[in-house]
Amino acid sequence: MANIASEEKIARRKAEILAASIEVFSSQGFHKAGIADIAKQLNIGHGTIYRYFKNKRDIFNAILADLLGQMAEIVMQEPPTTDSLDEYAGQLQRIADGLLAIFNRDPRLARIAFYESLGVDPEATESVEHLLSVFAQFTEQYMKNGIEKGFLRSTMNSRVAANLVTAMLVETIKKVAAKDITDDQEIEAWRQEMIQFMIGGLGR
Amino acid sequence: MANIASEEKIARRKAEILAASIEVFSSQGFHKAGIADIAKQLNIGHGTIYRYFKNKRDIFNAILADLLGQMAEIVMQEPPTTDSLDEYAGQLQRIADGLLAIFNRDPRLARIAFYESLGVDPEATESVEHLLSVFAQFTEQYMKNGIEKGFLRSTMNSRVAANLVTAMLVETIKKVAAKDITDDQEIEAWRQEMIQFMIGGLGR
Amino acid sequence: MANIASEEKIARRKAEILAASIEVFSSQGFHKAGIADIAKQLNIGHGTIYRYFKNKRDIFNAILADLLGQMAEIVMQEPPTTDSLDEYAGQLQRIADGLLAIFNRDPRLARIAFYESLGVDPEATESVEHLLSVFAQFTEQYMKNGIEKGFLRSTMNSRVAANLVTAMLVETIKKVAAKDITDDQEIEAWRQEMIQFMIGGLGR
Amino acid sequence: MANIASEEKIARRKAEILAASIEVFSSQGFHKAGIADIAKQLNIGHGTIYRYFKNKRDIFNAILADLLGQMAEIVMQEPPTTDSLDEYAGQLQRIADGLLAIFNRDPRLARIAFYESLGVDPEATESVEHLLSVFAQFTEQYMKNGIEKGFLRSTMNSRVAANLVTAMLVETIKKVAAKDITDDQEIEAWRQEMIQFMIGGLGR
DNA sequence: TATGAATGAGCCTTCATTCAT
DNA sequence: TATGAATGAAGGCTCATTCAT
Repeated sequence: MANIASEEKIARRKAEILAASIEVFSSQGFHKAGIADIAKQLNIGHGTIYRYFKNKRDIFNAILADLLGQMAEIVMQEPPTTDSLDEYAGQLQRIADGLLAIFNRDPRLARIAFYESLGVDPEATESVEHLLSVFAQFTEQYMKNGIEKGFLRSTMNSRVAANLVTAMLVETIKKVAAKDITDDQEIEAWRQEMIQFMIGGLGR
Repeated sequence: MANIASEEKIARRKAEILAASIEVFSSQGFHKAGIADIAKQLNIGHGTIYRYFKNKRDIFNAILADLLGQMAEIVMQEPPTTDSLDEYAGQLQRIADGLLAIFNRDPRLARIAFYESLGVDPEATESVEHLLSVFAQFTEQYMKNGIEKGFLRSTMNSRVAANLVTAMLVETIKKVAAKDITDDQEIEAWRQEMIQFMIGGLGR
Repeated sequence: MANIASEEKIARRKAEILAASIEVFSSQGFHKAGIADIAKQLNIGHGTIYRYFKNKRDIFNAILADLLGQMAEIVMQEPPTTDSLDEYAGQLQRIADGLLAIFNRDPRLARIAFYESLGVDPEATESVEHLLSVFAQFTEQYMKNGIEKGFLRSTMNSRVAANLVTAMLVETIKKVAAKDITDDQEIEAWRQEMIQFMIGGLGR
Repeated sequence: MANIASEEKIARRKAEILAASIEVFSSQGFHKAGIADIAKQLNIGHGTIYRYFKNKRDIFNAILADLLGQMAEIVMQEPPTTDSLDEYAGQLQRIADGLLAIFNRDPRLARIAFYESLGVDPEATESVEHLLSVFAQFTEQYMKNGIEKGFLRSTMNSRVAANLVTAMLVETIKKVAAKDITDDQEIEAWRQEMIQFMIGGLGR
């Protein structure tokens, strides 16, 4: 019982540190950010942080892993077995909405996942790339399903297309999370155009 | 006269340092790379580097500026005044080919522009983002021209679409520059699918 | 009454902590050893240790004091009033046996007294040196007694000789406590040679 | 040529750092001593020290290695082939004098070799123990030679005796290097008694 | 112009010790 | 009495940058 309470407390502390770290890492960048900055934000001694995380990198990894986990969950929810272009568009919409919601809730995470993670460490970069590649593999299944059922272009190179779709989605996330888009109408414009573009391209 | 010769010499030295820096930054990453590593590669004293560049960041900026300049030139060559979808597709193709050629010649530049630059410094990130935004603005002109002349989808949000096209292009560059694609056939697949996707989307 | 019981309990706890500390200090060395390591070995909170000892050094001092006390007792038992070389040799033998018994029982104590104590602190070094000097002073009394009674060499500088005897004894203890001598026969060889050497030197 | 000058300069700097380190390590102890303390003594930046030594331990090791090398040289000079007790005594005397000279020149080295080295690191301890064991092995050869030639006691366990002689020598060094003996007469007393004791023991 | 020795800001990390519970 | 969460002094080490030669 005491153990459960303690574990909860530890989890809460860890979460606090992660929250402060998200702020510090996203605003200062991983390298410029100091453990002391994180501690100062929480009004705790900097030694305390080392009771919860092995080192600075460990904190960053935890943030990243948590975020990537959330993103993965969104994608995994959608089975790659739609039966029409409309259905597929709806599915794309749901995935986009799910991911956008994460970064809309906390735009600083986009900075961490798509910018900072690239300067920390080959391993961190790899984590992100890996998730995107998994996402692309999922998407490829959607494509293959669509081609088979006849509602997607048969000339498509599904693997390449899947990567392009992923890139568009990431771009949308980055733009939505950027400070220059706080307008809901603007977000809506991105959402819609992305889907339309994916489905029908630029042509008339 | 002596001045010209001297200036040439300086320019050559600068170029040598930049070349070595591309190697070092792309293989070790900006933060892990040391000025000494660059100097060692050139067999010069590391103090010498500071006679040609103000500091480490300055070297990185120079690499980036040069690269971004090359990229800009490719884009600027194409006037946003095509008259048909085919013509536009051809233009897209040429731009893509031009950019791909740069990174095909030296794939390490992709690492620097699209990975390292994001972890160095807000300013470096900004440089890249700025070029891409300029690129997107150009692209937007193409779109507007196409919509006006009736060969592009009129429901399009040209600004958003331009950004998405940019993202796809960058993704293609990253993939082509990645070591996992050395196959020319594979490159061709990316080039073609990107254009097809842009023009006609995924739908049948 | 409760007080007595309590005191006993305290003493027992202290003893437990000392026992664990002997293990930790002798195996890891004073500086590398952490208070937490000692606590872990006892399955108690590391804060608890500070209820019984003022600090890390205090623990070490207690171990040392206890050990040095035991050693002193052995020596004190022998009156410096033997009447012949044989008697004196026997006395030396008893002292050596007494001391060797202590370290044979727990060889880790040799590590603590003759190795670790020297790297901890000037004060700790001083404690050991002090005991050895007391021991030497005792020995000097034996010598003077022997010279007076005519069974020890009259040319002897008794103070210096006493120190040399002490050094030989300590060396024997160190070797016996070292892991490389587990053989009883080997221990016997040291004991005998030390006494023979002391009495008659190396000469024929 | 420039290289030679440079190497010399480097060697001088290294020597300066070692000299300062001997002072700092012997007075404060290895663990309490800080790199900054050494740098302060030399009025140089502490970063400079790292241009000449890999780390703090490396400095200590260099001091120790140098000292142990000097000691080894003294011993190696004496061939284990004396022909009489007197000759052997003379040889012992020379070795003792040689070693004592080292520590008389700089008594702080005794602190480092016989005290500090034991608290730094198992490896450092090992270095010293190793030299002493080599010394003892040499001594054993002297003993065996003496026994064979009949001028040393045939009942002797030469290995054990060699270790005891080593211990006496080290004890003499420690005492001579200790501050309490600055008196030359006192040093002489130790030298003589050690030899007499070794040769003839305590007995009359 | 080239060099590389010197510098010291800066930062991560450890761990003995304290103290509220 | 026992605990272990919190603390922060302390220090080793790196490396971009400077500058005397």
